[in-house]
Amino acid sequence: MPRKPTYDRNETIARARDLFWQQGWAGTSLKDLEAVLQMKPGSFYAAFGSKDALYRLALEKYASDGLDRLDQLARTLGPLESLQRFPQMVIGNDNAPAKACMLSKTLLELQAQKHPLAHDAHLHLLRMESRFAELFAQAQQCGEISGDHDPAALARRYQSDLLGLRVSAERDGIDAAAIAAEIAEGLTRL
Amino acid sequence: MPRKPTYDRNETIARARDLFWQQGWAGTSLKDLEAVLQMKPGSFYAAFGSKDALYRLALEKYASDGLDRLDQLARTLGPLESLQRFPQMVIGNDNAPAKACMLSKTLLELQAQKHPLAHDAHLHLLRMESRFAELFAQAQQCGEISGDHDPAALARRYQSDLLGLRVSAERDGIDAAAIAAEIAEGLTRL
DNA sequence: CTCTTTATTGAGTGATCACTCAAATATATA
DNA sequence: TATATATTTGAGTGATCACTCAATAAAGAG
Repeated sequence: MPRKPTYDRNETIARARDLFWQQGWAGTSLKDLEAVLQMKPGSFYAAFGSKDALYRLALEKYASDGLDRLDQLARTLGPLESLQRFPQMVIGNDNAPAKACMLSKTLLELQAQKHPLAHDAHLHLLRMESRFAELFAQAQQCGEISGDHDPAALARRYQSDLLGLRVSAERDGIDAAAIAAEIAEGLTRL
Repeated sequence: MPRKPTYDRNETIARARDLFWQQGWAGTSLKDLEAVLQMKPGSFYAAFGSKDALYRLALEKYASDGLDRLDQLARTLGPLESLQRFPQMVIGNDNAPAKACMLSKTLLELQAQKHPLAHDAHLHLLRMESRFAELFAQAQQCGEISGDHDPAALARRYQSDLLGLRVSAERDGIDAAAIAAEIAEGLTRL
């Protein structure tokens, strides 16, 4: 009996994610979204409720895609090699709308105004960090790295390095691949 | 013969810097600036010309203050110890309006729209990186670290780590001091 | 004092912001 | 086909955006 939507919700969220990722929260207007999503304001608000709500969905997709890529790596490579390859992979995707991490961009833009989306980003980062810690623990169990360090501390440092790498990669003329290689190389010394 | 301004220009730019640093470019409205700077729109535009122009001045003050703090450190400590202390110092200032670097916040927010201020931030980062490279070169000459690595590469990596540290420090519940200690400790292994 | 020059004031500019809603349109069932 | 239900449309909402400008105030020179 009802009329069906003319758009694919998942694809629409993905396009919104790319736009938000590239332009940020304040940098993306409803006009921008209407153009990219091919939706008029009424449809947009019927489908998503608000700009905030769509951004939250976009963040979730971004974060779960990131976890998926890491897990996919871990399925074919060992834990250590996964952690070594991940930095290169993350800055190597030329189709991505930005080099910097969407979670860190969100955090830096919205943390000062205590916007709920900044907290969302923080939680997604924590989830990612936990996954890193699991891989470090596995690498220790495999004997790939020594058990001298706390996996949680290794993950904290690894994620910090990754965030720095991705900020650096956003700059023109910075050899981010070299930094990524150094991060990977540093893991062999554990 | 002319009337004198009632405000101190340098102090005004410092207050604008703090506001922009905390809230970002789009997150800071002219209303916000009028309140913090105690200036009506007319005075503001007579004094600075535009929001962009004031932001540029704020960026310059931010960057030169950063360089000054590093140089002051280098004057009392050796080059290696300066590089080791700098990360702790940079996240330890509780009076600062934000933990994250204003240059990286500017870059991440405005790079996508090719805003001239993003390029300004990039240049300031390059200047800082050069100073790091000088200190690494000095540390090599002093024999504090080995001459195995290119000072420019060391500086690039060091700055990337610093940027990551400062993004991490912006998050609640992250032990940034521990990361800073690890960065410092890593320099002893060179 | 007067005159000249600059600073300050603050209401007001058009543009854009996120968002609303009544009307029109499309679809599946009865 | 007729009806019920959901989607799409797009002009329009008040609020806020960066910014302007004519009027007013202040301070030194004569």
